[in-house]
Amino acid sequence: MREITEKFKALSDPNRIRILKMLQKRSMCVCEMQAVLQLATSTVSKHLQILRNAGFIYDIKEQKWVNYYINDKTEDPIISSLLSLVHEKVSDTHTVEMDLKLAETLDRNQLCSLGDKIELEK
Amino acid sequence: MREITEKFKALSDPNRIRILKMLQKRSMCVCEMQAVLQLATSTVSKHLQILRNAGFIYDIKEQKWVNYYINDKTEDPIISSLLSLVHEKVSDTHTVEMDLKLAETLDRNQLCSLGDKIELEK
DNA sequence: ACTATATTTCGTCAAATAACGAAATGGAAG
DNA sequence: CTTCCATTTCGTTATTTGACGAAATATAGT
Repeated sequence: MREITEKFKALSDPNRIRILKMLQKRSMCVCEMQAVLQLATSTVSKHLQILRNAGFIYDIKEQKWVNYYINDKTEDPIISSLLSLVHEKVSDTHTVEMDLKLAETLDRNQLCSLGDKIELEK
Repeated sequence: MREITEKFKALSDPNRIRILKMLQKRSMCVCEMQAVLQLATSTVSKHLQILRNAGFIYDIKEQKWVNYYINDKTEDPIISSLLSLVHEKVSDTHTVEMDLKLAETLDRNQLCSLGDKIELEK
């Protein structure tokens, strides 16, 4: 029972829906998502952990970064149904549109260190 | 955005899933559900309010009782997808099986007053 | 009108959640 | 092997949640 409700709970936060919608466009590292969501890095990491534990995403360490991916090929029918539902039926809210546009412009090689610099200059 | 997450949040509690599964078998009044779930009546009422506000169920006052129904004919595609998902893919957990069996045996004309008597005798 | 009963609303409490910054981890690059 | 940097883990705080019982509301039968 908790197995099922855990999945719904994972989808019950706006920032986690935003993460899934972005990952359905392309894989991303934590600092890219952080730049879009404008949350503390630790907060983003926590959201990713919740989505991962529920089965919606997985991660692969590559070079300096941890890349996150949508778990498209899962065998769990509930996960795949919910991912389709989010993909097809949760669309074109203003926030999601903006996120996807912003995500296109990101350069991860500049992002994290640049982000820090911007913060410091203020 | 909140519109969407509200629906997932409504499904993120075990007792609310149990309620939906029961209502997918047949409509029920609050005291019948209370008898199955073994929660305070006020707690059951709160869960029903959450499911109703999210769009999963509706209620009709009939005689002494308030009967709750699954909102099958909704035009909201997310609600209908999620109701199908709960109906088809969330099945045969032990708890749900027991609930449905117990729900069959209930007689609402004896139930609420009898329930009170049992409580008082302790 | 009065009483019984079914349900909702209110106030409260303990536990869970989402957020942050600081400290820890772990891999890559010097 | 030490430094750097992306990420995770930890500790704290404010808010939300799920539970309860008591009080309020509504409806049916007397």
